[in-house]
Amino acid sequence: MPEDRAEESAVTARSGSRTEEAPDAGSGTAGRPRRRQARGEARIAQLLEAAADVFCASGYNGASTNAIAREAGVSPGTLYQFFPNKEAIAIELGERLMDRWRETYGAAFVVSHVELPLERMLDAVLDPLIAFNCENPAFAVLTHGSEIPGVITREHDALHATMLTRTEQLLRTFLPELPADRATRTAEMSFVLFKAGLDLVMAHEGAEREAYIRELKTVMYRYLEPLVCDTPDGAPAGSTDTP
Amino acid sequence: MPEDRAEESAVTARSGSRTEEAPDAGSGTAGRPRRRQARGEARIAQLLEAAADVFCASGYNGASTNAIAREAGVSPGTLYQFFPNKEAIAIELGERLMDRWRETYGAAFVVSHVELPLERMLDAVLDPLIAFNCENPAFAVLTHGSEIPGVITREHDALHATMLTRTEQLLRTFLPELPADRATRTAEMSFVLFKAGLDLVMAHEGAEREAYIRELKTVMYRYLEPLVCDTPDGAPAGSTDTP
Amino acid sequence: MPEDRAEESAVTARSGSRTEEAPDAGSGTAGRPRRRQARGEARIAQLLEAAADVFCASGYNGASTNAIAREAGVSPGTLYQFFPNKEAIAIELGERLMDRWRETYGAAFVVSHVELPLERMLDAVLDPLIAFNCENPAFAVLTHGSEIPGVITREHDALHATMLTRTEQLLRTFLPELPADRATRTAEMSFVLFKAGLDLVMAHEGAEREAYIRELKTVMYRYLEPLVCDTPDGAPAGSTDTP
Amino acid sequence: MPEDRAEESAVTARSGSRTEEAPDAGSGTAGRPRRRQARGEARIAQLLEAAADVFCASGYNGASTNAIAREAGVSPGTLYQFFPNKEAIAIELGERLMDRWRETYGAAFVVSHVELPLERMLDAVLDPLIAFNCENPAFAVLTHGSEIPGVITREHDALHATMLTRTEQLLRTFLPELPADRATRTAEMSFVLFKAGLDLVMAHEGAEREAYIRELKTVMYRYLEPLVCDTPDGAPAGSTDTP
DNA sequence: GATGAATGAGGATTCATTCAT
DNA sequence: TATGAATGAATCCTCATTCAT
Repeated sequence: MPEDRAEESAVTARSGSRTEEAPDAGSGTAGRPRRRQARGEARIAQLLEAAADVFCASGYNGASTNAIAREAGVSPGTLYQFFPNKEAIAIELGERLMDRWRETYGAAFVVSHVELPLERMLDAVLDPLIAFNCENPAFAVLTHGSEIPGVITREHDALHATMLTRTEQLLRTFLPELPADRATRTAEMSFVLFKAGLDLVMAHEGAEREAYIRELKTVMYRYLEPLVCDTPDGAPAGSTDTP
Repeated sequence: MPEDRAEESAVTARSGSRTEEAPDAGSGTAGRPRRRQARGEARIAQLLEAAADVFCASGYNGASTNAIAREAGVSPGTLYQFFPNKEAIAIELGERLMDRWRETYGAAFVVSHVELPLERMLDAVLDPLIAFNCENPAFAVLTHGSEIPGVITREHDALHATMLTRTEQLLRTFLPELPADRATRTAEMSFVLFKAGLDLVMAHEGAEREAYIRELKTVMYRYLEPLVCDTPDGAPAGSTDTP
Repeated sequence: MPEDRAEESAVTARSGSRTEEAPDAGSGTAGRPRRRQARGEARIAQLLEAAADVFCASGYNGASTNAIAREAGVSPGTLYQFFPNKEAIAIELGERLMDRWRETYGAAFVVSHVELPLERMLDAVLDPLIAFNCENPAFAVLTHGSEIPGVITREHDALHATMLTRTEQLLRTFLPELPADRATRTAEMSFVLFKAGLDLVMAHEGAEREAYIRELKTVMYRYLEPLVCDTPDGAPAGSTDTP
Repeated sequence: MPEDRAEESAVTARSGSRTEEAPDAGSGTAGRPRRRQARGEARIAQLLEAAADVFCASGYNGASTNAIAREAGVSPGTLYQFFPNKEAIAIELGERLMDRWRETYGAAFVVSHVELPLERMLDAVLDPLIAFNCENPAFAVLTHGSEIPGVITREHDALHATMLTRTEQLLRTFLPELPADRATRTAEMSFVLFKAGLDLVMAHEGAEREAYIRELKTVMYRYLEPLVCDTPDGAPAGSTDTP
């Protein structure tokens, strides 16, 4: 039910706004508020889209709220009717991207995939994740940025943790003998490898991009294959893991 | 002779400052100028150290020159006696880090290493690079930052290109049969893998850090081993590279 | 006795300096203080010369004390050993110029001149005044400047008043029938005419300058001639002065 | 239609502001934009008036933008909504004053005046020019100032040249036998005489001012009369011009 | 709800002035 | 005395945020 989500977000977006409490839009009436919210939701989407563009183009600090408002075709005042401050825009944008990322991620990590051979599994898992990132370049900006205020980072860290946990669980499901800390590290490393490769992928276009995608998959394949195969012969791993 | 370098840098740091030219104080005399230069150089080092800290904590835009001066324990005016503007601080800091990085990198990529088995070679190459990055966290900030003024980025790009070229040459020396574009991609991918793993490494301390370092080496090993060994059996690579 | 003047000036220059009283340089000893003062006087002259140049080039506000010190070949600290602040430099420079102007002016307005025919008298009077201004362009800067702090202006106003009074006295000596206010106005107008013409003169060089000097004298001549001649036939003057 | 001019100026004032282009708000609609423009124009006028006051009181360099904003009763940010920088304020103020000066000047130098006797012509020409300057003391500041940024000076120089040319043409029309360089010098000298006298006029009030105005006219009359009359008997001119 | 002018604290930078050497 | 590095208040300007319309 996307509308619920939307309303939730609207509330989130306004949380902490102004100094007064929200009038709470008479919960008795049914028609009007809904329409208002709908309109508001459109505005919010419009603003967040603009914010994504401007964040990509100028980074978080470089993006001025006025520039975002202008990009969205509204006045700065309007922007502040939906977001209490600049940070909230980044947070909400981050959350929405993370929500969509969660969905993408959830769809990619379905159980049916684990039955595929690793190479195919990587295709099945990574392709949608790569596609998502290519379509949402702001995700990387909000996710990497060293300059982004703590809250966003923390929000992202939470999602990151969730994703890590899930990846870790998957790993441990299929490799029960893997020690806990090793699973954590492997999951985490897989993530950063993926992100790093992604940057390279996103920096190129067309056929080159395809080549980098294959290269990224090669990296992941070679990293994970020894774990998945019966013969864990990864040499350094062997030397360091079996003291 | 690192001292010469340092003084040269001091000059660099001041170049462009104010609108007048420096009288250049008769370089024939030894005592006085040296002491002055020494003091100046100490200030510059102190300011750059402070800048590194503040850049790490707040990013380039988030770092105010006043904050840098405060961190260095001097007044804002003093900062501007050594750097004409904020950008120059980042540039000088970047150049110094890149110089040291170049040295580290040069020392790490010595020919004698290629005779080692891959695992040992990775130790020999990666350990100093990792150590450098752990000791100079600002390097990553200045090197990654999307918000950093063009000059630094261009400087860094040049270094990056140099490093890539060298890595590529190494790859092609020992794997002459590797196609040119494949070598480029491999070198590039190795770099981003390394950087990505580095972030993970640097995010941890002590024993954990060691574990992540091992994990990073595992990644690199598994990525590069199939290329180096006689039996290039990396499955996805095989399937995509040999049509 | 220029040395007395100099010492007086040196004192003036320091007057108001720092927060303490001057040590008053043991008046018992004779040799040393004199030498010190002499050295100091040289420094002061050097600094004032530099200040004149910089004021001419950049105006009062545009002239930085550091620039003046640099132009004088000394350090900013040295400058402040002789002048308590920037304004004092302008004041002292102004006073010295005014002193010399007073001399020039005094020499130009000698009684013997009044026996000359007006045209010759104008040559005798204006030529040295013009020469002085051409040789001391800073005089105009300090004398005109709308941006110059009140004190200097007030100092200058005092001199201006003195000069006016003298001019007025001259006028009234030889034109006793001239009403007091008319004499004042005439003196004042003569001054501003002179200054205005001077600007024009100083804006040109060589032969052109000579032509403008003649033009200026023409202005003055035509302005003053009707007063001096027996037949005050200047039409507007006639209509306004003889109701 | 002065209102058009004003709106044009408002655009000029905003041109170059910020880094983005103005959307230019469909000029077809009449109501809304007009009101907005009107408000903006009022602000600009208010700011320029404040700027005129502060420039008069402190000169260009001495006038801080915060002081101008305070004088105008607005915040510094508001000032920068209408002018991209301090210089632009001076430029716009200068342009507006020059525009009005041009009008005043154009109205004063009408052909019909040349038929008047010189004395009456001087009244007809000088009175409006004097009135303008008394009402717009900032004109003199912006016009004289040695410290004012190049653009304004250049603008003013252009106007000055135009005015000189016109004056010169007038002179040569009615005194065709006057040599070209003489006409130039006479025009130029007339100007500086006028300005100089103006300063004196503006330094006084009421009846005194009237007296100084008469004195200024006397100066001009006596300077120009010999040229205009059949009998060019100005003695020094005669002696220097007719060798 | 929407607008956009207004706000004002904050940031980069300058420069008159001081003080340890 | 001379030096020149250091100071820090003041300046120009920006931009996140508010509010009257």
